[in-house]
Amino acid sequence: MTTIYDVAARAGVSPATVSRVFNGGNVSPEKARAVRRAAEKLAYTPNRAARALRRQTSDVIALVVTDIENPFFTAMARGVEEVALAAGFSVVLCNSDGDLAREARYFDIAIAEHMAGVVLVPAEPATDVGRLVEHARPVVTVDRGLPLAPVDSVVADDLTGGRQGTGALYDKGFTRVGCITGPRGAETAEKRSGGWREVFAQRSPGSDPREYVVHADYRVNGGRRAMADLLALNEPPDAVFVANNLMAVGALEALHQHGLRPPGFGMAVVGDVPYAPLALTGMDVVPLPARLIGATAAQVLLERIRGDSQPVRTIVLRHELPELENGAAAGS
Amino acid sequence: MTTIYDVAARAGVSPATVSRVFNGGNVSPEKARAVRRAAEKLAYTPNRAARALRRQTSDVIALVVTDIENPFFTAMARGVEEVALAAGFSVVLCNSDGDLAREARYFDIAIAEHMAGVVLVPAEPATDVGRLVEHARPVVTVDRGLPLAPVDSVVADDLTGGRQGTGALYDKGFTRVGCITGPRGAETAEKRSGGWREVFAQRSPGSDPREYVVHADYRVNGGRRAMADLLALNEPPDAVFVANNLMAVGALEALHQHGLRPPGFGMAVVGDVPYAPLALTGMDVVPLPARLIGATAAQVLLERIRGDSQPVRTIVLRHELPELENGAAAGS
DNA sequence: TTGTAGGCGTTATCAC
DNA sequence: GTGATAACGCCTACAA
Repeated sequence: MTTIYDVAARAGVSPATVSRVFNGGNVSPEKARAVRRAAEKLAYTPNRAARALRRQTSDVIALVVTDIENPFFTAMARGVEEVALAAGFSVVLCNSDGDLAREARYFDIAIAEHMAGVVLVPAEPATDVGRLVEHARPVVTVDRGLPLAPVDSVVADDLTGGRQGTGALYDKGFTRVGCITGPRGAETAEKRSGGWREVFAQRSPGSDPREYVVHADYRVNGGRRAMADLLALNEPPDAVFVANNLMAVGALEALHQHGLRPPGFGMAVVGDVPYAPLALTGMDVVPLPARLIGATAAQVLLERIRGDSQPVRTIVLRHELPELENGAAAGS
Repeated sequence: MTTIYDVAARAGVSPATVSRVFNGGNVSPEKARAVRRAAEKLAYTPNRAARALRRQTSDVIALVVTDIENPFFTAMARGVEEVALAAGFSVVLCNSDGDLAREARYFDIAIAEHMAGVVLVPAEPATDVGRLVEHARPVVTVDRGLPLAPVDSVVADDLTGGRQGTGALYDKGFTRVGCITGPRGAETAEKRSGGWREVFAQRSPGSDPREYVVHADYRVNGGRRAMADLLALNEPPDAVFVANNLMAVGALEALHQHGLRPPGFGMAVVGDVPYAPLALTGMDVVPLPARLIGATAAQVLLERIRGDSQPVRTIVLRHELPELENGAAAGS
């Protein structure tokens, strides 16, 4: 391990001078050059553990997601990266897998490694960011909020998304649009199905919404089972609104088994299903601005890291893709 | 920030004793209990920066991939996680995006944060792990090797995969199987197309292989263009072997535009195309054992971290899914 | 502009 | 078994 002392010795200066060269202090050009040359020769890398210990903060931010295999979250990660890297921060991705214990463990790491902040997809509404907050680590949640915690969040306009997706199907002439949504209590699931319910009540007034909505787990298999359930109804729907990308894949499979497929059987889904363009033929997609959500969250986080102390806010992004600049904000 | 001193004071012992409680030293049961209670009450988390500084190592391992949005790599990440978490390590995912500079930056972080080791998908054959090696950080490459570097690697049997995929198409009765492979010089691309070439030469003896293989960039758009090129030949192929999942998606799109699709037009692909089950109808998949590759790499890395100093080795995994235990090893 | 020195929170080496 | 104490490598007053 070559240290600041080695560099100092080789450059004929004091360790303090070396430190100043790397942190922008006042150093004469000649000495600065000598230091840089020495550092180069010795392949010196500042020891971040020491630096973090001393400075009580690092330039790494953590992105904690609930499912690293969900393309929505990886797309979001790209957005976070773009902004963070441009600002000189590095991003590390942590997979909580929706598990509170694993999530908490990553929080501990973030604290103990003095990470600068956390962009978080909460594993559950019960997610506890108290430790993070106590340690003054900025947190921004994405995709869903944490209403009880004093942290910013960036979410999509899920209610409108639900309305749009459902409305599009009715507008195409389908007469009874079912709904496959996420777990009870999950914010995005409630909002998206809420949008569906409004439209359903209006367009299928004779039917009971409770019969035509089924909750699943936001995963492929859940979507398959849910679709099968809908098809087994006495009066099955002729179209379905699906609240996330993975469940849509499962639903397609289930339809397929019954010899059905879009566009004959209507389907609208919230969020892109990447890498499945053909499967999407005939499907309506309410695009989730995944990258934008990530980028916006990173921007907010960076502001907080830099000391911004505005009141906590929730930023709601439209499903249409606006320019990064307009990120419309709604009070919370 | 609550420190070991705070805990010590509250428990009425010395800081050294507190440290011993957390690191398995000899401490009397009563004092140990007192320490634990105090730590609990104070919500004490060991400061990892300090610990890493002192111990010169941490229990975090980095997984550096070239494309965080490629499901193959995220599936691999799951394998790495499973093994690492079970051994008490945490995993952070870093996205090099195939860029040498970004990759190098993450190496620096790994070194400077004293991470225990790195599982790496090399951005290029030119990837330089010298710094990592100098600093005695174990490295295991996955998916592709780094022949010039003294590091272990875990790869799939790509040559066989190429043969299998291609052979399956001929066996189905197709008569001229084209090939869409990855960038020139990329190990997996060369091997997979090498397997194709063998079979092609044998089964389509009249045709020039050079006409029927096209190199692309392992991405969706590249696959689309490549497929279009193949279809534009004077004597276009009636089937295609595609060297990775993303390009297969692009190829499907291109076929679609020409009114073609599997199984009418033959297609075999190396690696699953998750979330696209319907699009796969009629495709042959040579499954890449993504998770297993990750898990095996993590195991090897852990051994190295624990001081194993066996000669460097390359582990080649079959495309069939063997039990984790048999991870067949081939000398390197 | 430059150098000296103290401390960030831990762990490990000593004595006791 | 337990407690001082000296590093680990860096940054930043403070002095010069």
